[in-house]
Amino acid sequence: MTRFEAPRGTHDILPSEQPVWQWVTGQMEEVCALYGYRRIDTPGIEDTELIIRTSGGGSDVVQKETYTFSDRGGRSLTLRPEATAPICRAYIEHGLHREPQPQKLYTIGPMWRYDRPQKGRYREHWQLSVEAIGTDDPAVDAEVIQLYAEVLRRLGVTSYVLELNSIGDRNCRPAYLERLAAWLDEHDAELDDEARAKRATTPLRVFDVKSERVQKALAGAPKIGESLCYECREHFEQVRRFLDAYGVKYELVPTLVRGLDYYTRTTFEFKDEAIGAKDTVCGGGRYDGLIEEIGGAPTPGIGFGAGVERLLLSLGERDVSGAQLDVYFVCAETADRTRVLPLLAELRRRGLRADMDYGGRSQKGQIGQAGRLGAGWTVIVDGGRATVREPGRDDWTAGLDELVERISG
RNA sequence: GUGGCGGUAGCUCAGUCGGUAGAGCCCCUGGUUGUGGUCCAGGUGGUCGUGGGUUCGAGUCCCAUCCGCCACCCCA
Repeated sequence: MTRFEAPRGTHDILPSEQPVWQWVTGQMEEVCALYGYRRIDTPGIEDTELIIRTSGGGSDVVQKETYTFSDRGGRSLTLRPEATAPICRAYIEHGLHREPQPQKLYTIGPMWRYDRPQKGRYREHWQLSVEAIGTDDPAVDAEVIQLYAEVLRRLGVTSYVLELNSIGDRNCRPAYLERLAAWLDEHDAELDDEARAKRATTPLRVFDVKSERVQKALAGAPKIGESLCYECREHFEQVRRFLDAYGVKYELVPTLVRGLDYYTRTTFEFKDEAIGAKDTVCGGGRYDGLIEEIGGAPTPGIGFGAGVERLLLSLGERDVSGAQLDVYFVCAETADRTRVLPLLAELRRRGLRADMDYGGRSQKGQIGQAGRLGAGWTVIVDGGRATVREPGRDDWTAGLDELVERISG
């Protein structure tokens, strides 16, 4: 019989990992709440068409990374690769545009992408997704970015850089893409195969090629930043002014382009090089055409996805585990457990974490177990009385009937 | 999807030239000890990732496959 393993690229979150996990997601939730973002949870599966329409049929995500299948009713469904499109779908479906705008929403949950796994890249991973829908106020761009910087600050992560760019909108980007295409035609001889391949699929990404020779040539190419329309340029300047006001440090990266088609104007990534090649801990941007694209009224929005596993890598080893137990009962072989069980229940009722041995251990073994669990009180029961040990204090004894009061009172 | 490296106990690893499997930690038991710490002794636990091949004999050599890691592509 072959042993079963978690499917490739997926992982269990073990009890020993839960304290850090809960600390991290708890901080995320707390910050979101403080900033006025409300939690929304959407299904893991979505209509395949929604994902294609929003991420873009030509994007890598849709081309090779989706888990897509037909259900028994013949519907084509896709495991969500990200949460922005599902949240926008819910925004439209449930008429959230009739509630006060902007709608500030967040979710935390698993996402799926059929990628080749490596450190920091999983087929199932958890993301915090934060979305502000219904305004294009640049102050919200700054808020969303500063929100994540605040999460990092709380968790003590300082080894990151924030990259920032604006990639224009439907008014100025098409014109820019034409100018870029014309320039690339003119300078085709100076490009290499990699650059030509990118040019064909994602023209904005030609600036990512590694060849120094090509990079040198590209220095003369038109950049999106110089081609922004007045409104986009103005918007971007405001975003930067507000970030400065928040005291958020960033680097302008004119070639920062994101992988999904729906992005407009502001794009940004938080990166931590120390965690490996997969160094983007958080990535996002504005998506002013997305809601309209999937059947809603023209509605602007901005948001980001932040990977929980990558953030954990960035955190490194950190011990946030405390004692998991308050009271542990050690029963001598002669002890009557029918007298102990009600005490356990009463202590638990009073909010104390109480437990006893179920492993058939010897008395010595049970005392050892109490130590391993970090019990604050170790109650050694023998007959109608008990000896109680507390670290750093002298032992004391009590009758079983007064025990609960002595401990919880 | 492409290329490279690796998989031996729950964990970290050793295993020589191919000769029938080891250590430490963890866990369990007993002893020592004026607290649950220390120390001592013993014990549980492995189809050597899986399947095939070569061989008298494979953890070791060969092939395939699965999983992990690294880089690419791309991304959180």
